[in-house]
Amino acid sequence: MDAATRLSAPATVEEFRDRLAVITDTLPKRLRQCADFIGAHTDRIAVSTVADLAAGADVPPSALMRFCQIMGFTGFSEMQKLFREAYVPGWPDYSTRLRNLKENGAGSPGALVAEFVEAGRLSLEVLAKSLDETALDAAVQLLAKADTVHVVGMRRAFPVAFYMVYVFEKMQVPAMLHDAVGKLDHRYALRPGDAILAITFAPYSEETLTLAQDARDRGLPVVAMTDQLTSPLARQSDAVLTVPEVDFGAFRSLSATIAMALSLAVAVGTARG
Amino acid sequence: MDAATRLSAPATVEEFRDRLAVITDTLPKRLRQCADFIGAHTDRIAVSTVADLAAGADVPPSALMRFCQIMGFTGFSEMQKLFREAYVPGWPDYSTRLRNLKENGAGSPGALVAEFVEAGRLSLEVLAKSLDETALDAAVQLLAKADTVHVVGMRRAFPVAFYMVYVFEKMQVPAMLHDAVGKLDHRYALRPGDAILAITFAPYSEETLTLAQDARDRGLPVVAMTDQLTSPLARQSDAVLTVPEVDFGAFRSLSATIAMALSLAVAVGTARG
DNA sequence: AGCGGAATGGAATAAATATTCCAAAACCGC
DNA sequence: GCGGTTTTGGAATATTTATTCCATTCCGCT
Repeated sequence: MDAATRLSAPATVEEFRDRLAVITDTLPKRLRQCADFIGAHTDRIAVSTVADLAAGADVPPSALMRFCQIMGFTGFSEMQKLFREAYVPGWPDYSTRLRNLKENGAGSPGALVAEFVEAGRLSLEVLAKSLDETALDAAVQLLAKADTVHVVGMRRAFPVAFYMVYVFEKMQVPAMLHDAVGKLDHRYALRPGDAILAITFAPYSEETLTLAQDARDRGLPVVAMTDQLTSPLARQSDAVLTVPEVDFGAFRSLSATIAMALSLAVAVGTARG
Repeated sequence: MDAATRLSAPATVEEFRDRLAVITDTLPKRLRQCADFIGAHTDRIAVSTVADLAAGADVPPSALMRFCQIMGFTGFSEMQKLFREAYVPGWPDYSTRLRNLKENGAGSPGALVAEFVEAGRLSLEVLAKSLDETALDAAVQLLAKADTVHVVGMRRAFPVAFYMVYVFEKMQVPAMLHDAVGKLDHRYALRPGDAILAITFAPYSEETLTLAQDARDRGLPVVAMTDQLTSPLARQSDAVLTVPEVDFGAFRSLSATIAMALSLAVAVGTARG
């Protein structure tokens, strides 16, 4: 391989594909095999070893090494890095960044906006990538056939809960917001045929968990919107929607959460006709 | 760990999660950290090294090793194998994924998510470009030197108003939410030295405009968060923050609005020390 | 057929990563 | 506070994995 070919490593998966398409024709036999196999199994690069891929392409490992270099990388590891990072971008040192932000006041308000914008964009992107459509469909089903939808969310989750009820209202879906005004729980408002949508993130709020448990005990379907599949809420729910939000203490951007919530509400509203 | 615990390694990701949920509560500190981090980043296991994950969970590598064994695996490699095999081929990049989601047909929940994600990202992008830093600085100034910050927002703006008060609370800024519960307006709660933050979008809600007007009449500073410089609210305010929100259908994603709100709240909280 | 340059395979080496082990620290029940 | 037990961190080791190098093979050209 000449110097010109080696100069630039693809910086994105897109670029990688382009480059691959361009050079494939010019390669000799073994390297062509590499190119073909890699092209057909791009997704496996992130989780495989040189030996695995070489075996798959039916070439010796050294051939695959050469292939990586021809693609512009210094070696296999560098190529793999591209795919591992593309998988979910930018997760490292986000918490660090935001700790600084919190401590130093992050300079100007304008800089703050930039940070929050970035956090929001990232959250949305990850949501799009990691959305579990099956769970979402299930959630829509459950809520669409309920008589009344009960929505509960406290503290950080409250804006989301409220907004969902607002949208339900607009779409003429019978919905009740459990807001604990005056410390009343409205547990007896849960009637047979109803369903409950519970929203909570770590640290999980007691009231929300209790209400969800209560509903479950009575055999009502529970849909959870939470941060992890292992959250205490998830265990007692019939459908679990996880929302990946870039999170720093009290400051969650809520972008992804609201996108998910709106979609759910609109889908339910539509399904009810 | 006793032999019983070690006997069975989870054979599927499902089993893994169940096991994780069950044992999490029984673990000591460091191992708990592992469990939490792993729970929140299960998707990273397939593409990370022991060192990476350990760093993420903020524990030494050996702790993570122990965690793997407690989960029933012989070591990290075996655990990773599970996730590498379960690795869903092809998480295409963001734009491809969006396209896929939409292909499920307009109106499908997945397609809705795609739309709202796009609307949100677009809004954030526009916000970043069009931010009026002068107005933002002015707003921060006004609110930072107020005794109590009164926040008002109804309907769609209410989630934002609530969230701001929540953050103010966290940052120990005296703030009052005007939520009109029981149709009470708390206009007499506005005291000399206070400031008001009013949030409203077209169609502008009467109560919000009235309260802002009221505050202005008494000479209190009014900060507005609204959709256009020409909104009725803008005319009676001392600082106007416009938020460009891209709507999808009748519903706004609120991404940009919340980014702006958070920034404002944090900036004010910081400025107050 | 014979020459020269490119391509190849495999063995040797380097680097990284996982795993174990043990002394020190923290914790717990008394 | 004290002895026993559990938990922890880190250094030492084992293992896997990437990378290089070079002798050999292949291929096109005259």
